[in-house]
Amino acid sequence: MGRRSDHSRDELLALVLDTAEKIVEQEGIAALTARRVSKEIGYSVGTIYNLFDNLDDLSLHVKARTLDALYAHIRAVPMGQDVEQDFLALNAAYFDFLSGNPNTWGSILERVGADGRPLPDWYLAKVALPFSVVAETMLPLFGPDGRDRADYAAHTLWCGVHGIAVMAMEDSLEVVGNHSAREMADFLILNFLRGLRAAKA
Amino acid sequence: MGRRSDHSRDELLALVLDTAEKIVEQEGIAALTARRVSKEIGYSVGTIYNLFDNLDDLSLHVKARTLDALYAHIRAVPMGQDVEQDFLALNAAYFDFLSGNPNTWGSILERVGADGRPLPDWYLAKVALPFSVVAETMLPLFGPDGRDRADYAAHTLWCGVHGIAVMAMEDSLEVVGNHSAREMADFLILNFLRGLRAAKA
DNA sequence: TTTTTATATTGAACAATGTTCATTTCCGCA
DNA sequence: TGCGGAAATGAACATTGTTCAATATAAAAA
Repeated sequence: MGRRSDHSRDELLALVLDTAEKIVEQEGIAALTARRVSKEIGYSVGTIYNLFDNLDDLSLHVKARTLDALYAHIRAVPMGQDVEQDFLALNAAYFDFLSGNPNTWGSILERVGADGRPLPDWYLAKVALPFSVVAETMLPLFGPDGRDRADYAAHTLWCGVHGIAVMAMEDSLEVVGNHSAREMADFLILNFLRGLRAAKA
Repeated sequence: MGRRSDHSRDELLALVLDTAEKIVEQEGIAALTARRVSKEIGYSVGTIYNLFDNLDDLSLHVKARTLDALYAHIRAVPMGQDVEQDFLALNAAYFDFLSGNPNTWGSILERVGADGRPLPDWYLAKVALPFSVVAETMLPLFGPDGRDRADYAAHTLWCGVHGIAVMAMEDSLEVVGNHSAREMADFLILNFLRGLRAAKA
């Protein structure tokens, strides 16, 4: 078969991404293969490679969608309470998103693929966005001239929450045990912030 | 070729594990293939499968060795100062180990392989050991009747440190930026502990 | 010492993967 | 109507994990 007009290039791109996302969400990133996607959309393997450089590229675009969704999700959280309340709300939204998208989000937390090649800038920018929300939330604790220190504290804290999330996903490790990861993250947040406040006083 | 007497079964096991560990440390977990190991030790592929169930099983045993080494490393840290000092010492030892074994340790932090099959108990036990040291260190802050709460705090904190370590390993994400991950973890530890102390007072 | 038994070792074989690219087919345009 | 360029194909190649019948040899028996 040769050239078709079933879908425009953009439609095809969306079709592939939708399908890939569905596969990852339902069966995990390991189930994402070029042949599988091509079969599901009714095109041949080669078509996937007309649209993406390689499988890593495709999975990176799937991850990018998930990052977009996460950003939208935490952007929708009402803010403006005191710092503690804001962070707890952020955390709730984060774990809410995580439990709703365990496989797609899990594929991001894994540091896999890319064979050591650096991640492209457009992707790094998407990773940075959710962090920026956290940094914003931290700002009141340091005042407008404390941007750098607020940034640092925000990064530290959110890497910490991230660590709990990772552990929770590999429930097999039983590190989190029967505790709720969400509560654990709350506990980390509250004590970290209290520590920061105590340091100022 | 048939039966040989070059190595006993145990010698062969050690030979395979040594070789596999070397490969993972030098080139990362992705470079660990059955054929590669068999070639390096001068046996055929089949021999690997005489010794291990499959590749996952082999890599699990390599990871187990790394966990043993980490446990020994942090066990050697002198303890008994105040809680803050002890934790900072633990943290220093942890990041020291991490920077000395980035690939082997990184392969543990990744949650990969095992296709969703649960990890075997003997492996989970090895994962729990380093955590137990952390829990021990936390105990003085809660007193002898506060074991459970100390455990919980220790798990929370160390998952947090773990998150920073993961982020630091994927330096490509630039989340940690030019900050030292070690310092970041120190910062998290100190403020978390200060928060705990402030909550008691 | 010779024969037999048991088993450690082999490597060909199979299925599945990512990736390439010459070939084919068809859309759009003159 | 015919033509040029591009989209779509799928066979082909290299590599992977994994299996298992065949085989060579050490150990035991005769």
